[in-house]
Formats: sequence, structure tokens, C-alpha cells
Amino acid sequence: MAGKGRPRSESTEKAILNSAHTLVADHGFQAVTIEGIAKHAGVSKATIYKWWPNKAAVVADSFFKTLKEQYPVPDTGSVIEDLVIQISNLSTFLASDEGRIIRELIAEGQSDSDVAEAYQSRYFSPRREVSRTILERGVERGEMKSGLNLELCVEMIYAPLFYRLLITGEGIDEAFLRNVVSCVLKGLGAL
Amino acid sequence: MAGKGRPRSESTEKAILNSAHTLVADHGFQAVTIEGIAKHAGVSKATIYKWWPNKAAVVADSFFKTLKEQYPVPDTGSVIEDLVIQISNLSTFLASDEGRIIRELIAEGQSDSDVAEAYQSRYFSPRREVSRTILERGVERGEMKSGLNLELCVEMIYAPLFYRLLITGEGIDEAFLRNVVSCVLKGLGAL
Amino acid sequence: MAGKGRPRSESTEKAILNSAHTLVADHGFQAVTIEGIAKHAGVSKATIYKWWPNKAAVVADSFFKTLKEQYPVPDTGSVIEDLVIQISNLSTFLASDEGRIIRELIAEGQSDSDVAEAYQSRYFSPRREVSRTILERGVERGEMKSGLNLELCVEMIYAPLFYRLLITGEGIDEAFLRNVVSCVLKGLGAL
Amino acid sequence: MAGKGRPRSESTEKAILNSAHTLVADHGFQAVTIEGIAKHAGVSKATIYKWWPNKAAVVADSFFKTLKEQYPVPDTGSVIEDLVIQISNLSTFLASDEGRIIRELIAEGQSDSDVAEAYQSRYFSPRREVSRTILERGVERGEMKSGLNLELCVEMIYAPLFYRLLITGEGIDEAFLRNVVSCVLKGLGAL
DNA sequence: AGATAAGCGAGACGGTACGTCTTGTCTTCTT
DNA sequence: AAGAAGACAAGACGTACCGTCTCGCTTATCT
Repeated sequence: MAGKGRPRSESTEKAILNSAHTLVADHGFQAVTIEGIAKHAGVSKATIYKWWPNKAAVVADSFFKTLKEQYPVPDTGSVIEDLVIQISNLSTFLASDEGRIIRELIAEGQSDSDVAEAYQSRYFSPRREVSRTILERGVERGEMKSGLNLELCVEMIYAPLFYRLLITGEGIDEAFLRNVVSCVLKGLGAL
Repeated sequence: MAGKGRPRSESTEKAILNSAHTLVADHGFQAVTIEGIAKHAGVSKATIYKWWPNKAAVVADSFFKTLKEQYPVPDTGSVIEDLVIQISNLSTFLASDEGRIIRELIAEGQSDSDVAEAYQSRYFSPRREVSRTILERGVERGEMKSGLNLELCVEMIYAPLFYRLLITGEGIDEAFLRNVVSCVLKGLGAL
Repeated sequence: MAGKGRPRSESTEKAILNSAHTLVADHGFQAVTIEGIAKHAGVSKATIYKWWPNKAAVVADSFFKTLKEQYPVPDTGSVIEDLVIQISNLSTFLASDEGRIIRELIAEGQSDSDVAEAYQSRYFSPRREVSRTILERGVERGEMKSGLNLELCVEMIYAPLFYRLLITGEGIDEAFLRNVVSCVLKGLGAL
Repeated sequence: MAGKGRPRSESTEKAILNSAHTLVADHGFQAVTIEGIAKHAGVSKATIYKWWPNKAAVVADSFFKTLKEQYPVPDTGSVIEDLVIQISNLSTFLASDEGRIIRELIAEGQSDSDVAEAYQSRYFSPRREVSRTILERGVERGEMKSGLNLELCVEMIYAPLFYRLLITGEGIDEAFLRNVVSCVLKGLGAL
């Protein structure tokens, strides 16, 4: 734990991430430049390049570090209700101005696997885990049959959300989500 | 109404689109530049800008014009089989090197609505229409109940495909597609 | 002389050379940057780099193109007078603010042989030639003996000038120059 | 009053000067950086900046401290021979790889008066003093007339050397130096 | 001995310029 | 007109040094 040399400045790091976040939220990922982030943060470009390899990495970091804590896992006693609440929260966020960032990160992830890895592990995995927990709780409670392919179940519930967000751009309302959830549970024979 | 002056050169347009396609296929969307396309096509940059507003437009055009004709609509007599065949063809293509282009166009579409509009109307709509036809044929045949929300049905069948392609990057095999299709049809009460 | 493509803009070139000259005259060679020249000239950096390889080349060009015509070759009938007049003019210029530029170019020339070549051929050679002409005229006139090593003569007359300018920094007055010229002519047995 | 605190490390100073000298000898003044010297010497940049104001100061110091002792003052009994020997030694050194450093320092001196002052007082003055001594000895010996302007004499002997080194780049041989020396002595009426 | 003070290596940092690259527009000549 | 050639302004790229700044450690002198 040598710790030689001047230690990294926390305030600088924060300034960079805050600036990145602000700028991307205001102008979109494409329009933001490292140079712009540096200027906005009152920081040297070299300092940014020292700690992050490229714009996507800074923005990803800024996004994930700034993220508010997750919503609490809903627990109404009904699997369908719980799932609808959770996914509804998620989709509200993803459709928001703030959420535009992650849509743009997903876009970036198509050609930068580091970014893809980042949103997978830092964003989606934890959220999928919550859905899984809800499902497992339903099985324990006897509300749902056991022996289901829960992975597939989660996947099919999340998929239409992203399909609308990324491909068709259609709006997402609770009725749609409710339809999706009940269709998947019925279709997999859970109910 | 021919118009005065020298007419637009067809060979030039072809050269541009071919070059765009080749270069994107070889190096990826991000790495390709208008300048590169112009050089590769032996064409002036200004000529490209005259007919397309930006790189994405050229690449989109090159992609859709180069596209081979669609597979014939499958007709085995079974809705599930037909759907699985169709989606399987689609997913095979999307997962291929060639298909990487459309994944990158989807990425680009997150911040360029013209591109989004383009792949919607020129690529996905026709394919969704095929699926819809298959479903309608099933209803006519009495294989499926009538009165279903076919839009939702198509959406839920396509969604997991793109979810894997764009978000998780997981591979797609026929078993997965078969699961998805039967789950959706069952879930919506079609069978 | 094909002349394809947009021709090089004369006004741009002039703006660059003028800016380079102004800035170097005002702030010195070291303090001037390509970026600064570009900004001052209202020109893109790339345009400068397109036509000159580096700062020294631009400055050298700007210096030599801006140079007023030479003083007329003096012709008083006396070799000594003529030489003193010519060298005096030269040294007055070299010691001036304007002349600081060429002193700095000579400095640059120590590590950039292109620059060295430039001031040799574009500045000093023509001036040495004038001195040589004066000497030759003296020989023709019978004022000086023939058979002298004129090269050496010119060299020894110019040398003390640069010695003071570059090494000792001492001022140069007419008396000094007169001493030098008469010493050299006497020393080489010209008189 | 030795002073409190850890004393300046001699080995560090030596390492810095040695590195500066080596690097400048190998790559030239322009290509050398403080950062490079620090790295090569295994020393902190801040330590260099603590004791020297800039690169030129370090290099000047390194050059003058590393300098071998001067050649002994020649004493053949002939002023011309002594002068030729001395100047020949000097010019051989200045034309060498090692001597390139001082040429580059002279260049630097055009825009940094501290450097100019340094080579004046630490390098050229002592050498001019030697020439002066030779001349005075000649006067004492009766080999030369007295009442001469010795300053001018020394100046005119040194000048052609530097003129060739710095301006024309021409080589310097003994014959040339002999010509110069005898011309000057004759020209000033010393002989 | 303990306190005090400076020297020093390591390395972060803001700043500035580098030289390159691409964009989108323009000007000229050719077809 | 259409188009190739290519100049151009604009501005970001990622790199390199500059000179300054913490750090923590070392090495002395002075209580």
C-alpha cells in the first residue's frame, strides 16, 4: 500500500463525472466531447485521459456513479403487481431525460464492448436480479408453480420494454406492461 | 420533364453505395468516414453531400439497397413452424457480419431519428408484416382463436430477439425462438 | 499546368504571412505558435500545415516576402566608402526590431538546416554579392590591386558584424565598421 | 550558520548535470526536455526546478561544469603560431559533436539573456583573455608594435570563426585561420 | 533524544500547443 | 447542370511538456 506521490484528487474526479453527466443530459452523448467536459469541469484534458480511455468510459462512469439508489423491491403479495411496479419504475426512468443516457450508452455498446460490459454488470444485472427475486418469492409462496425457467421468464418480460425503447420508440404504459407480464406468466405455465 | 443539364450519374450513385457498404462491412460504422467513402468510390465528397445529408443516411441507403430479396414467406401449415422459420432466418441474418450493419444503424438511430425512421419503414415493418400475415392465416385456418391482439403478439415475439442482440449479446438458437413463440401464443390465449 | 480543383487562396496565404510577421515582430520567435498565427490570420491550422512544415518555415517565408527591396548599391567612387555604407545599412537593419527576426532565424538555423539554407540563399547570398560587386568594381577602377581572394575579403568584413550581433551583443557604429573594412583591405594587401 | 534541514545532495546535482549533458550530446538541445532529464537522472522534476529556472540553465551548467580544462596557453615564441594554435584548438572543439552544444546555447542566447551572459563570462571571455595574453606577450617581446587596439584585434580574429560556424556552416581549416590571423595583424599594422 | 526544517522522489494536476483528422462548404475546371 | 479535384474554416482528437502542487520519507541541525 505504498501510496507514493500526490494522491488523486477526489474533487477533480467528482468535477469530471458531474460535468460529464450534466453535459450528456443537456446535449446528448454524441454532442459531448472530452474537451468540453474538461473545460466545464475546469480540468485538464490530460487528467481525463489519465483515468479513462475514452468518452464512453467517462460517461458510463458518470452515469452509474450518479445513479440514485434503486427503488425498494416492491412486495404487495402479488407477483404480477410486484413485477408491474418494478418494470414500470424502470421504464419510467429509461424513458426520461436521464434515461436517454443509458439508451445512448446501449447504442455505444454496439461497438464498444467495454461499455456493453459496464451497463450489463452495473445496471441491468442488479435489476434483473430483483425481478428474479420477486418470481422466486412467488414460487415459495405457492402463488406460482415451481420448476419454471425463470431466466427465460425475466428475459421475456424485459425484452418488450427495450424493444419499444430502442426499436419502435413507442410509449410504454402500465396497461402494456401488465399485458406483457401476464402473457409471459401464463405462457410459461406459471399460473 | 427531363430537366436541363447533365443528369445524375447512376454509376456514381452505385459506386458510392457499394463503397459505403463494403467499408462498413469491413471496418464497422464508426470507423467509416464520408471522406473514406468518397476516396474508395473515386467520387467527390461534395457529390455525396449533394444527395445525402450525412454518413448514416448513405450507409442506411447502401444497406437497404444491397439487401437481397426477402426469404419467401414460409407456409408449412403450422403457425408455430412458420413463425419459427421466419424469425430464425431473421435472427441468423442479424447475427451475421452483414447484420452487424443494422445493429449499428439501430445504435445510430438512438440519436438520429431519420435513421430510426429508415430502418423502421424499410426493414422492420415489412418483416413484421410477414409475421402478421402468418398469424392471420392461422386465424383464418381456424388453427388459432380470433380476436387476438396481433400487434402485441408480433411485438412480444420480436422483442426477445432484439433484447439478446442489443443488450445481452447472448446467442440465439432455434430452441430459444421456439420457446418464445409458443410462450407468447399460449400466453395470449391463441392456442 | 492542369489547375484542377479550387486554387490556393492568395488572400489566405497573405494573411498567414502577415500574421506570422506581425506576431514574431511583437512577441519574438519563441513565443509565437502556429495556433496563434492561425487565430490571428483567421485561418485553419490545417491550412498552415498544408503549405509549411513548421513554424520556422512560415516565419522565414513571412520574413523574406515582407522584406523591403534592398538599398541601392552605393557608388561613391570609393571602395571603402561604398562598403561602409552597405554594411552600415545592413547592420542598422539587423540591429533593429525587424532585424531581431533574422537573428532568431539564425538561432533556429542551428538545429533546422532548411531554415539555415533559407537565410543563406534568400538573404545573405544576395547581400554578399553586392559587397563582391563593390570590390570588383574597385579592382576594375584600379583602386585596388587585382588577384585578391575576394571571398575571404567579404567574409572577414561581414564576420565582425555577426560576431557582435550574435555573440557579444555589443553595439555597432560606423567607426567600428570603418576600422574593420580598412583593416581587412590593408591586411589582404588590397590597398 | 550552516543552515538547518537536509543539505542539498551532491550526487543528485551531478546526476542531473550528467544526464543533461548526455542527452543534449545525443539528441540535441531542442529535443531534450526537463522531464527527460529528470527521468534519465532518476530525479524529481521539482528538484530540477528548485535549482535551475529552465532547461537552458541546466544545459549551460552541465556544459560548463563538464568542460575539460583548457588547453595550455601555447608559447612557441611566435604570435602568429600561438594564435593559430589556440584558435585552431577552439574551432576544432566548436565544430565537434561536443561543440554543437555551445552552438545551440548561442542560439538559445538570442532569446535568453541569462544564457548569453553565461557563455560570455564562462566560456568566451576566458578564451579571449588567452588570445589577448598572447598578443600582449608579442608586444612585450617587441615582435609587434605597441599601441594597438587589442580588443579589435581579438574580435576580428574570432569573428570569422563564428561566422563560418553559425552562418555559412563552412568548414574551418588551419590555412583559413592562418590567413585570418595574418590579415588582421597586418591590417592593424601590428607587423 | 526530540523537535524542526529542508531535500527529495513520486506522481497528480491545470494549462497550452502540438500535428492530425474529419466535417461540411466552397471554388475552379472538365464533361 | 453534374461532377472530380481539392482548398478551406472549424474544431476535436490524443499526446507531450511545462511548471506547480501535494504527499510521505529521509537527512541533517538545533535545541
